[in-house]
Amino acid sequence: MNATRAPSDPSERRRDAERTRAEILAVATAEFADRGYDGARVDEIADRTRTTKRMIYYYFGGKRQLYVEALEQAYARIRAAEQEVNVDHLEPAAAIRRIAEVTFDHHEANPDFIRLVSIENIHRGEHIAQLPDLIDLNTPAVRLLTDLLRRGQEQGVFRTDVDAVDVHMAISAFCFFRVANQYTFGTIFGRDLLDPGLREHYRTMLGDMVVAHLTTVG
Amino acid sequence: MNATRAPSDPSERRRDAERTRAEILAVATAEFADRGYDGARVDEIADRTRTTKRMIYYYFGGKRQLYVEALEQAYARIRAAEQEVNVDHLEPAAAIRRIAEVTFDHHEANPDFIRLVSIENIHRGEHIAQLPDLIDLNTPAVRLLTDLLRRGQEQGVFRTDVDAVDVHMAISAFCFFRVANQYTFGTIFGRDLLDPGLREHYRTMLGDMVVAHLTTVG
DNA sequence: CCGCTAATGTACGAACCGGTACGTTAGTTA
DNA sequence: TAACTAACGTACCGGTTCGTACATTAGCGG
Repeated sequence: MNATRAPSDPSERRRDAERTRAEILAVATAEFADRGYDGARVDEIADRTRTTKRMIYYYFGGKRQLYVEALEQAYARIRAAEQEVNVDHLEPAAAIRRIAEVTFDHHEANPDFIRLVSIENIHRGEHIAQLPDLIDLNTPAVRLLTDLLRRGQEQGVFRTDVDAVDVHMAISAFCFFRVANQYTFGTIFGRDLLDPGLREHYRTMLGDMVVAHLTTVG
Repeated sequence: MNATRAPSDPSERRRDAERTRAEILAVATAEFADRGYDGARVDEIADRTRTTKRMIYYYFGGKRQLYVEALEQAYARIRAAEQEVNVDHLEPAAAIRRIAEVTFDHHEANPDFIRLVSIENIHRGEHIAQLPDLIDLNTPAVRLLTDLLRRGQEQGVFRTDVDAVDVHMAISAFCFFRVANQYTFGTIFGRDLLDPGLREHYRTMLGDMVVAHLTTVG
């Protein structure tokens, strides 16, 4: 029947619950990021999978729960990536710049995550609020910045009226906007914020901005 | 029949094409901003109006055209507000700070606009691209910044490797993020970016950041 | 190799929702 | 005041879409 398909495919259509579940979640993430919660179609997700719509309800229960799990997984991945960063060996200013660059790169490399966050905010964060595991006031990124700010402040090179969450916000804002609003911004101002030729410019600009702010007396 | 309604209402249900059209557009703007394009319901818009669904199709043609007009009107209003700003009498640094504050205030006061922009970007700007009137590479905000940057650069107080569009982007990013992502950010980091008690802090921080960046040699 | 259950597939239902056919009324103008 | 048109209302249609009832099969334990 399916002899037309790759016959010696090692992952041939054996039954595999985890695999099926993971595939549905991956496709759903792409679909929700692409069209938003209301724009996404359960049938479309099923069609892009090697299984059927029935399995979505079997494994996830419904469209909403599927979306929530996709959102949760996306956040968990960012969290994991953040944990990789280490700037202990760098001077405060250089370390801040490094963190800004990592955030910059990460946003650019994960547009689907950006889109899911946008979508979730359109829905006023009603789903993320139901995920207590994600509520972590001391995110890896924030912890890193907290230490770093203290180091810089003790050395007398950083201003003292800004905290880690503020700095994280400012960095995220720049990186987020560049990706999330690329379409309207590009249309209105005729500048493609994701033009590879401008990448280094904006990456440097962000570091310059944050460091300039932290090293200037308010 | 409608004697239960305010009997001497001066805007009693006389026929008024412009009024009906404007009312539909206002309700639609709120509904689209509230739920996104796919989440918005034509019936819901009609119900919140003093007229019927039929009139939406009579005046606008369809859901999509209604959304496009709402988006267009929202941009036109921002544009109009930008044109009011005048900073000719201020020193470059103070003028930049003033522009940042105006943008800050405007974003905070117009969350529906922010949400419409987010929604439009989820749809990859496909609708705004069809509105040639909105494509203005020399927006009031950009024109203002262009003059200002030149002034500052001629006086030798501003760096020369940043242009008006970049500065506008940086300012917008900060203001936009604070409003657009208030829900996810607030949930994860436990900080309400729109807390009135933090308003002055963030307003000052934005000005500090932009001025510090412009007045620091790269 | 038998039987039990997890995993999967098919077909369909019911509500929703954008859009429209058709009829009606208000206000204007000759 | 008759006739005409812009403005408005009602009722409904047809496709879409989330969800489910029901049937089936693979693979494992005994």
